[in-house]
Amino acid sequence: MSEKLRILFMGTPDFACVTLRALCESNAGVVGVVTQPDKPKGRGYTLMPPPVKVYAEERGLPVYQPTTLKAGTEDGDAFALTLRELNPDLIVVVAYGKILPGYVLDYPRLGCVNVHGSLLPAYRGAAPMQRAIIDGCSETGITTMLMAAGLDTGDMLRKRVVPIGENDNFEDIHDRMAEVGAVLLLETVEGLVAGTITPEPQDDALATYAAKIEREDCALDFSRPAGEVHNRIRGLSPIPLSSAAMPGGKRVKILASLVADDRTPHEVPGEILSLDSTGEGRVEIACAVGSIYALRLLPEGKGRMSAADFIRGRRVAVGDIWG
RNA sequence: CGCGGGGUAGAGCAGUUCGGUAGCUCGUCGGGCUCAUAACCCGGAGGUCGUGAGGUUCAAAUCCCACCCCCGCAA
Repeated sequence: MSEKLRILFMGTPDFACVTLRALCESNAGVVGVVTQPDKPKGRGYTLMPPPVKVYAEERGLPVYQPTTLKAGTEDGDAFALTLRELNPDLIVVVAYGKILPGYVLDYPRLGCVNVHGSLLPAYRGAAPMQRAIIDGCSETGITTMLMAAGLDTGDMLRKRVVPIGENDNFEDIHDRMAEVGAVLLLETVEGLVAGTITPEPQDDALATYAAKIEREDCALDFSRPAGEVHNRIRGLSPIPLSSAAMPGGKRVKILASLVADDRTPHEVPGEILSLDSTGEGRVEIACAVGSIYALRLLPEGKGRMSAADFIRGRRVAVGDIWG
């Protein structure tokens, strides 16, 4: 990579961390890291630093955590000053979590490059990977782009396809995409510096949006075809996980599933059709069309367990109705 | 001091309300039946009931106190 390029990195979760690491290990000139402020997380609301901050500190990089970037605010103006001091040639943004105001977008000589988890212009927005899996796509990918004012509307720089297997879950795709994203970003920066990339505008007419995952997205609806139920389960696993209500009102989350049958119609969606406690076990749940096997579950208030253990604990009987 | 569930045999659980023989579904080991089996039958091993030489009691998994650890929700 180039000699003295000054790069400012902006990102927050593990996904971003992978790219930051690649950048650092390529000896690029990362002059600073901007990430979200520490937030109270988990039981007891312990203040937790974002993964990117943890890594940046290990690396000895200066870390900035403004609460807002908006001009006119205390933090925003302080950041504007910081930006001038750091004087980056390029800003790399990966899952940062805040909108970048115009003065930031316009600052770097080479622009702001974003790593996005979809093949743009499809799945613009917050949860492209989860939505692609939930929609049953057989492939998705990473796009690097030159950031513009709109939501993921910038000109595209590089793209790489990542296949989605029938039973891949969010974690599988997330990890694979994070690696691809890191590699693609490095290539993008290299090309940008060398001037060998021609930015390609997105066709807005083809744009689709991947809305943030909300609570309602996590409720399983067995009155859908088995394939759709399965896609939702894996698209939301292992975080935040989809769930169903059991008789008695308690909920179960389903971590992993398989499509058992995809054509037989069922009168009572959500009915438990069969239980098998041999091996890892499986719980067969009727969908409107077809059925699925739940393989790993998480009862409310308990830990994650195999279907076999779930059955041994007498938590379910054939004929129960989930929903 | 965000809300809540839990710690009992290798696993998942019941038993705690109202103290009184340590139980269930599996796994495991041995034997049997069978052409055969993840099926069935018989038998065995395996538990400091999270910790505290705590408290109450004739007696504590169960009631009281303190502490440790795990998990779900919410963010």
